[in-house]
Amino acid sequence: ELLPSPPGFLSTGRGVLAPPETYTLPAASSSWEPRLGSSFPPGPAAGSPRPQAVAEPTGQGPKNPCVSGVTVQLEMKALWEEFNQLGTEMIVTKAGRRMFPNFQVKILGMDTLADYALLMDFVPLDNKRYRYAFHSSAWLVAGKADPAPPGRVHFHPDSPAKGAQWMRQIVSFDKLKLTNNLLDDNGHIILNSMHRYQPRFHVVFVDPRKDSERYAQENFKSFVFAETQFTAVTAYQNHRITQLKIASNPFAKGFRESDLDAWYCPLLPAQGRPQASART
Amino acid sequence: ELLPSPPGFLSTGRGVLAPPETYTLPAASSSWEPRLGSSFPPGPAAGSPRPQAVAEPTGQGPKNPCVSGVTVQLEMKALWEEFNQLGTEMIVTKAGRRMFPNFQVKILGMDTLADYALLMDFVPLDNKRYRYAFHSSAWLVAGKADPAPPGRVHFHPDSPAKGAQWMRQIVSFDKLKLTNNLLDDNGHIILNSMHRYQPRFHVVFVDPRKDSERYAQENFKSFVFAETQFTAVTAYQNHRITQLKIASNPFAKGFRESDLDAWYCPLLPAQGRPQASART
DNA sequence: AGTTTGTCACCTAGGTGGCAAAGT
DNA sequence: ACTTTGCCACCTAGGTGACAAACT
Repeated sequence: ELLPSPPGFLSTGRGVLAPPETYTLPAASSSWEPRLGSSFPPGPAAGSPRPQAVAEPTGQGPKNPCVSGVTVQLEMKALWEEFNQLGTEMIVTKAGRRMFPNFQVKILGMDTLADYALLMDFVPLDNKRYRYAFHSSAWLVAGKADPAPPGRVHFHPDSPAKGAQWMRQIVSFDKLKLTNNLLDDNGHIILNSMHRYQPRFHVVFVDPRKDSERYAQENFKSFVFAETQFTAVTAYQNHRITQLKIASNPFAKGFRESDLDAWYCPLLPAQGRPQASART
Repeated sequence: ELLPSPPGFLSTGRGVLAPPETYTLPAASSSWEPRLGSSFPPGPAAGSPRPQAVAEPTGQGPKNPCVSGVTVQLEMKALWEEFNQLGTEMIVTKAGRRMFPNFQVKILGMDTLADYALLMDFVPLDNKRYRYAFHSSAWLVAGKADPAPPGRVHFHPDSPAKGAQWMRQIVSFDKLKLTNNLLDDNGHIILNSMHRYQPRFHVVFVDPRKDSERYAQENFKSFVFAETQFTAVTAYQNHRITQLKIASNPFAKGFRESDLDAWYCPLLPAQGRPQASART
């Protein structure tokens, strides 16, 4: 039960950490386990079920009081949803690429004085490989998934820290980078291009007890935001995604044509979205 | 004995921390306690005693084994000495200014598995206020020191961390900023302009014992590098200092005139330094 | 007269998508 | 045919000293 699943090494802004004996994780990524009723390719927006306002913890056994009351709120939720309706794509590069939108959360209900580690991992949303049909502007299934790259986990660089510290302000995973390099030694998250993924967020109570391994399962709580799922790509496929990135990411401002779209407008009428395509 | 001296609050890259009960410091800055036989204004370079290669811990009582063996090595020592021979000046601004050279150290002899906090503070080198005589290119005593600003301490943002983590690579205090704003609420170090200061570096073992306050004095070790002392200024006084900053600080590259001084040359013949001036 | 402040041009450092070229 | 790579111009973000103006 003691994190056999996230093998390889651990990714953090502070450098690579040895697998921490005190941290424990839910089983991760190696096997295919769809977490949510993900409707993909993204259907007509109006028809899709709306994601919940606050993440649902993936329910499990009894939890330590230090984590049982923890609640997590996704920041930039409207932006995430805008992307998700179009079918979010995230660039992966050899050197590692940040996510946009950034994964940011507001945390509530921690024990102020207890130590926590915060981390993320990515699970495949299905067992398929995709390709994008430009003529129909739709994603198509292109076969079974490629072999899964080494599973990794990204610790927030400030881990471990007191609950008070984590709750003081929004927690941002802006040091997290995605790569398609199977041999990456920068501790980045390795993903298969043209595959679908679901980011997961884990709150781990750092148990001071000597036999803390025993309580591994009780000491963490995981959160999944369906609206953050995405397709990993080496180049954007859906032109609408490109345009929304340019419109909303400050670093892409150089590609904006005018001041008219100088800032992301969350309630822009999103007409003419690609229709659901046939899965072969 | 439990850090009464560094009052106010604590400065760290992670934000402002409540005074940590578990950390303990040597008495700091409020009272005037010259630490070293500092020869200032800087006399003829050849005549000055050379600073030691490795910092001398400020000797004290018995130490916890976790800190007793810790050794610290100053990085960019040659550059620090070059500045020190001219009489180092550090800019202070309302918004806060980084130090250049940066205070960076290599650490040896920590317990790999123990937790440590790393921090810095600044003690007045004397009880005087200075002014710079441009005609003679010399510093002169201009009276007694102004009232000491609130003493502060800068925790390295990665604190606390395991010994292994600290020793893995050079530790850099590049988030530390100096200000002259007595009302600063960014947690920066507050200094009096036209006064002389000695940076100090402290290694604090985070004692897991419940009654760790009892062992406060045993759990830290302090290091002082005489070559890092400086005068706080709001604008550079000695034109040679300005030129050396421009020549050696990458961020000031815009002020270099040619490629000839494109990089700092540590063994440049330092002729024509300002002579020792009369203290009134 | 001496010291401080604010603004500026000019850097470093690094995050964007575009695009042509190279892989496969 | 489809996907990946490398390089680029163009941004954000922020660290420099110069300098004129303001302060005291």
